[in-house]
Amino acid sequence: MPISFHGSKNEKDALSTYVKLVRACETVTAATHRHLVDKKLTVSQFGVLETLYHLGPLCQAEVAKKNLKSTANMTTVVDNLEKRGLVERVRSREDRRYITLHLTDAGLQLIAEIFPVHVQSMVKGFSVLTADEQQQLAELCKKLGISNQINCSRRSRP
Amino acid sequence: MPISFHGSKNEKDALSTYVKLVRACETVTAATHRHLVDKKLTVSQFGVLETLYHLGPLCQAEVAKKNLKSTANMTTVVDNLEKRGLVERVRSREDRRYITLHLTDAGLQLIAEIFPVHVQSMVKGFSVLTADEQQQLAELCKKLGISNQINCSRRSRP
DNA sequence: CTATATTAGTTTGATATTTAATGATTCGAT
DNA sequence: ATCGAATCATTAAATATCAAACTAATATAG
Repeated sequence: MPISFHGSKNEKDALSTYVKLVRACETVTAATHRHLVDKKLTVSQFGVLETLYHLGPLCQAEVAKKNLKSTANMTTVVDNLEKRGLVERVRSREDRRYITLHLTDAGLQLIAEIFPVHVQSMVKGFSVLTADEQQQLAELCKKLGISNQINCSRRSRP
Repeated sequence: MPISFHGSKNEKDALSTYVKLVRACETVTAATHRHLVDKKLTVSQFGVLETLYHLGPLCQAEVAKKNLKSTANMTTVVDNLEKRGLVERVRSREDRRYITLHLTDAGLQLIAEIFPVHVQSMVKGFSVLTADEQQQLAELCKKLGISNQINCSRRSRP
């Protein structure tokens, strides 16, 4: 049983970069979302509210896509937001398969209140990096994100 | 209700960099762990097996810390690994609070089989970046990760 | 030595998350 | 017009995840 991994430089680079990527992502997420605890919101719930706040009423599948989540998951998260009266489900008239999500007054008030705090948390979270470094990081992440995208074709041809 | 966010450059940079960071992390994780499906392993279960594989028997709290998870969560993940006979819980003699986790023969065989595949997936996942770019990314992520670390003091003074 | 604090692990209760299966609805090709 | 494919949402079953409360064991202060 090896005590630590010994591979080629290539391999060690990839593994160690991945670990740092994940840790950065998790620590930044934790730090920037800590303020949500006061409002009893989860990161996912905040994501839905923010999406509706900035893009207006959308159907669940759209919101799921924007937040990189499954529609099944969206059902659960929206259930919990609806229980608290922060969003409303509205069945579409034109296409009755769709359910359009709307912020309620309470939901709008809440997200309008916390979004500025969220922005400031983000600025603070990234403040260890200069503007140039943030730009570099964004560029590198963009490349990585694109090249690892899921193969979106769902050819069901059995 | 705003249609999109208009803030200072500072604010837009932080928000957009964060989105790219999260997407990169999620797409790379999904791509590099896809091979686990064949073995019916979750990412968390793989994380535990890998930790034990490379560091040898450890107590649950140690494994939890290495994987950035809570001990409560570790209980669940280890339960599932134990059910499948991949790890064993061994109560420590010296300090009976501790439970040391050991890979079983089956667990060792499994992780030894899939770890090389995992490494190759990682190399492939990062292959869009040059060695220099990976180094830059690692450096930036390291800074971010460190500066956003949780304040570890848990002063319980009510 | 005893009272208090700390630590490891579990349990509980809640939310999140995915995959697979299902129901309802719409679309599309013939 | 109709039958089959595709799409949206939900449900079901399983795992993950955390905070908080709890148990058991150890350590430490007085």
